Amino acid sequence: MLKKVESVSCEECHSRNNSLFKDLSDDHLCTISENKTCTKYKKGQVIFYEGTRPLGLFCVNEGKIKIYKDGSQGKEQIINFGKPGDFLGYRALLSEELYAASAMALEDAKICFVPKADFMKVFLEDHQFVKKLMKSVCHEMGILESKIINLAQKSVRERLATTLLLLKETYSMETSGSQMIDIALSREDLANIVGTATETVIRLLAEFKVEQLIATEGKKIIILNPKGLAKIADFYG
Amino acid sequence: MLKKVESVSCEECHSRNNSLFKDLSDDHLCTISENKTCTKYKKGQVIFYEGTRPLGLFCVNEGKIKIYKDGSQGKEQIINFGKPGDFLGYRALLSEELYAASAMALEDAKICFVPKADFMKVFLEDHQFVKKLMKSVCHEMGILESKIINLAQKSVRERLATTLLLLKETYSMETSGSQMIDIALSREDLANIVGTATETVIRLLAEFKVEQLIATEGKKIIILNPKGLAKIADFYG
DNA sequence: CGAAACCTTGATATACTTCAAGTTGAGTGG
DNA sequence: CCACTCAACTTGAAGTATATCAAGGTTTCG
Repeated sequence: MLKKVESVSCEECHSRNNSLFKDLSDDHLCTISENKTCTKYKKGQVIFYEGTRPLGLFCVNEGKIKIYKDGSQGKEQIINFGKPGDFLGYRALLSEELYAASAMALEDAKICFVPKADFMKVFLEDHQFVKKLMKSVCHEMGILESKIINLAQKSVRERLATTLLLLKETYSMETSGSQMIDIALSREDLANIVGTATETVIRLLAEFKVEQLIATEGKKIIILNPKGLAKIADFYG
Repeated sequence: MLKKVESVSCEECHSRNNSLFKDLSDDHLCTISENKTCTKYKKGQVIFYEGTRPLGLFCVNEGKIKIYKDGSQGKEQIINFGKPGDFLGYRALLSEELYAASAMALEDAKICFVPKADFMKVFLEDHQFVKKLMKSVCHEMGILESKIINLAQKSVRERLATTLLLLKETYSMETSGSQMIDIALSREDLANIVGTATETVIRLLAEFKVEQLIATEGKKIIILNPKGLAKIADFYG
């Protein structure tokens, strides 16, 4: 099922500049590079499952990933996205717990796997790396806290607007002036980010279209009026 | 306004066993202990404000603290609670950002303040401490993720039940067999945890009373039937 | 080309919010 | 210590955003 591919070396990895491995010493980089494996995932393939034990760190080389949890009624909740350069699954690795979420490729992806031992070696020896990692983790926590406020206090309409803007930030692609959200999300996925029903997402998107805030091309969404959306989203206004 | 008190030394601090400072070397403990200050806060006093710069770490010696953010319409959202032994504000300190939330004493409290420099000294020198801290932070992140699912997928009724059970875990007090939630929370506070209107909390609590799940004594809530509440909360069922 | 998954629209139901008014309780100053 | 005041709590009634159920249309993919 999984297709191992010839490892891209970390030294040559173009995604490394966006990654926490950016400023690693040659020595440590070599440790990682020599011991990691590199795997191709097809769209829809799961990279790791909630409830299983983490054996190492995943590092996205190519592709777009969703991180999600299964809620009580079998309805999934999308918590986060991964893009090239991002670490996946480090949280469970460092808290020494089971994965609290699953990760799935939203499109064909290439992902490197660094065994726990090698990652921990760097963790123990490179103090700058730990500091950066800690900084990043704490920053992530702040983002999660904002998500909590959004969910607790905003209407679905507001949350959908917020989500569209956030997706634009992460996955935007210039299209003759306006910004297309370049990610293969089903309406159901969108609903699972916002925390609502699929039908509601569809209805609200239709409203946004009438209001000239967005346009759609098939499943792809184009942001026409970000300021208008921001007003609806009520960004900390 | 703030009342500095003679510092409790960390060496003698009874809350330290619940804290991340538990296994610090004598040397480092001494550094912290000598440089920290200790302050008394009255009920309702703010310990730090959202949007300000963190200058050090707060460590709760006595009392109960709420951590909250102000949402867009002036409605606050309670994100977390602090109890003796807990660190406050380390997230912003480590991510080198402004405080993303405020902290307020829910009852009279005694809180120590460790200047950033001394905390960072320990952070840089004690590898075991960093590992424990990282573990703790990553664990906290998992909790936040669960909160996101709860907010996104559960009804207010389910969330209230969940919240009551979580509060029981954190602040329970045995009262002739049943468990009282021993914390001075207004109905509005409760609403600001659950993410709903005050009136809704009141109505749902009334329902829970009829269903013999809880009892109230003034503002205090007594959990009569935790299993019944868990069934409503639908803990990952 | 056919089946399955996904998208869309409509009708109905309801959990929750909001507004309004009355009651209780807690804290303060005389 | 009592009375006064303001905040917190409570109940009711009306409105609404969103969920749910149902059915038809469209894309995707083997």
